[in-house]
Amino acid sequence: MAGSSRKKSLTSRDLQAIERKKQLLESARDLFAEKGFHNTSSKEINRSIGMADGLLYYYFPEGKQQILDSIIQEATEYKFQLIRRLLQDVDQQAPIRDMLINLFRGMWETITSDTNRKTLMILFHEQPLLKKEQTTWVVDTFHAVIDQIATLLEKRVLNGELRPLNCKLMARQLASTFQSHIFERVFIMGEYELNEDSERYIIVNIDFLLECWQI
Amino acid sequence: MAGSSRKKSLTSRDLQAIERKKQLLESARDLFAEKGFHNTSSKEINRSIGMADGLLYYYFPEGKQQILDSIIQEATEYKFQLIRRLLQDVDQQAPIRDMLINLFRGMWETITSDTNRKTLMILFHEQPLLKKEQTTWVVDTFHAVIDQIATLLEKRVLNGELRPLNCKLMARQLASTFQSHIFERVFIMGEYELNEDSERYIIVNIDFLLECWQI
DNA sequence: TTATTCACTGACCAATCAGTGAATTAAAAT
DNA sequence: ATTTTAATTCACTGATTGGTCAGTGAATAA
Repeated sequence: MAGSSRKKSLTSRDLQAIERKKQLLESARDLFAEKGFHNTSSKEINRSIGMADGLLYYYFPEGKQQILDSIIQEATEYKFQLIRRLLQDVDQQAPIRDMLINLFRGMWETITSDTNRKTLMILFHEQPLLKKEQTTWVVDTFHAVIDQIATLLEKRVLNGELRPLNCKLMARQLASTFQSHIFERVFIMGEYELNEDSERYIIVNIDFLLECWQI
Repeated sequence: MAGSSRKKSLTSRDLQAIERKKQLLESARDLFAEKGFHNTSSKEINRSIGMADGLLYYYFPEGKQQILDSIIQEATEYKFQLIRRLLQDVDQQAPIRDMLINLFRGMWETITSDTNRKTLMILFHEQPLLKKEQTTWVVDTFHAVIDQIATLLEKRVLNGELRPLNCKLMARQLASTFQSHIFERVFIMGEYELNEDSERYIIVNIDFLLECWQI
């Protein structure tokens, strides 16, 4: 499609086309997340970016389903980058309590960020329309995060800050606590802001876990 | 509705009508859970129980949405009964490890039982179509279970079997561990059987938590 | 026996939707 | 300047949907 390979190319039209495709995907994600896949007509997606009825089928010949697949596809491609960014923000020198609180603040913000939250919403709600590979990467990513947390905790065990318990299981406890809460808040109750309740929940539970693990 | 009040009544026609309505609800639940609400036409529901096109509107004049609401309604009515049954099966005399393992086996079986699992599937997937009251009871029920577990644990603290930690938070850890796992397994991966993996997961995590809490 | 009720039928309707394709416009290549 | 190519439009189609309704015949009541 785009860049005709030869020379540098990328004419103004190429750029416009890339932009259009991006617009379509973004607008479709908004609409799917808000109203659901089946409640969003293909014409509605076109009109939401001020384009005529048929345009969607020019960029996505297989129609709405292809757009849905593309939205998921895009998310899977960024999953590792997502973990990396999340964990490079962790200050490993900080006291363990602060480190964990900040880690989970970062996770909350990552998950509830506009794009990610909407994609996850779509993924949950339209699961019956998706293939297994399109959903399981979420679980895989979550487990990758757990592994990363485990390595962070290992250092604290060697430090003497934590009892010599199984770090993988500690990490899983932390992550489950968080996952369970965000699942309730965001995906059942529909509250996206990191409000005082959630802030308190995270702190209370981290303190409790540390009470169990320290000495 | 049925029973025309006077005398005992309940003719064979009444019984048939009750049975039909039940069939419709059950079949709709199967179809909604499998293919999603919008992907199931009202005619398909009728045909799935071998009835003609118009029947659904005889029993549910407001159509598909009314069926969806009825399915959720039915589930909310049974929620307390569900907790009660779950917790009366707990053997409070057993060693704490066995008690917890059996408690979670029971929870798994309750949640993954055909009817409950399908209802929860529908509830997750069709959340955008539901009112807030129709979804939040799940969270409330879950928190009620946590409270019940907390009282079980309190006895074990008084026993001296567990360290004098915050029982509510202990219960929440247990429940989150379980919730997180069942959410991944059942609602993302689509595995309903309590297989060896899950059995091991539960045991490993209970042992780990007890290791943190005992002495 | 007769009248009435009621679960059930299936053809039908209006509306909507995904998807098409010929026509148009504008940019790019020649 | 002319041709070629890509992007965009919009009127249209065929299929499907949710929903209606006049009618049927067996079960029930009189």
